[in-house]
Amino acid sequence: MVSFERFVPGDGPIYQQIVLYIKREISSGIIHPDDEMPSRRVLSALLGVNPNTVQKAYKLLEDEGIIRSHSGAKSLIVLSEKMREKIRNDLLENDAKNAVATLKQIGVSKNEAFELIERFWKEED
Amino acid sequence: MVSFERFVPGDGPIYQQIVLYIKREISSGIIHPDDEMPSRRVLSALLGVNPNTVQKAYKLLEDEGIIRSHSGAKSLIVLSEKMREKIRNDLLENDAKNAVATLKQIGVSKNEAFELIERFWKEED
DNA sequence: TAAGCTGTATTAATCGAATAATACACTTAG
DNA sequence: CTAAGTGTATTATTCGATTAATACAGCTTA
Repeated sequence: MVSFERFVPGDGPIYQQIVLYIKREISSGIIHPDDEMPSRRVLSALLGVNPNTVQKAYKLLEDEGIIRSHSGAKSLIVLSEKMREKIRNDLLENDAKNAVATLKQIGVSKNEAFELIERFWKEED
Repeated sequence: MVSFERFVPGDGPIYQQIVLYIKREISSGIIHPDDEMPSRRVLSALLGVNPNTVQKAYKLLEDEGIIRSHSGAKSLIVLSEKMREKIRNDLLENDAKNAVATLKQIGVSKNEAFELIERFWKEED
């Protein structure tokens, strides 16, 4: 069962955050093919949002071929290794590029950036 | 005159993006005390948004003591070195912590994070 | 001085995100 | 089998962000 323990509400529409969360968990290998998604109703209760908002996220995931839904049954993760690699590369491209651009605009040098990473990389690898 | 050349539209409300942009340019020392802000109307035309949206951003900046407005005259940046340092530290805390958390969730190791920074830090220091 | 720009304010309308309340057909487990 | 849970769909409403259209008084400069 796909867990939302690591989900932290951030900026932007909730349905997009859900999609991003799933992609990141897939990228890190925590979510695997054939894993069960929580039902729309259960997840909406867990996150404290409306079922329609969750449905919107699941619809997007299905359109991208990341989950498969059968009316009446739970939705499942369907994922080839190729798709997983593509998702990971896309996320790295977006997020890393974004982080670098932001740090540079703040006026951080490359060395200072390395120090910041060190400083905030507290926990395990 | 404060320039918006480096402004790139991103996520979230536009008025918040404007506030963040100004703070980052202040942090990097590109914007100085007594610099003139573009007028609400000029900036709204430049960004292609409504004057009210810009006004909302300027109001927030004024509430934070970052700019000062006099009816009829251009708004000016007012900033002590202490405020600048605080703004910089706040931005670093938020953005660097954020970037690290995101990279970790994607399943990036610390070493891989360093490689990514190297790779995307193309331009000058 | 006079025109043009400036900050400020007000009111109405639009638009997307999110909520709310149902309904129905399908599946799965007891 | 049957009840409970599930995916899906529909309609109405709320809310914040944004647009739109003005208006007015203060500064600034030619």
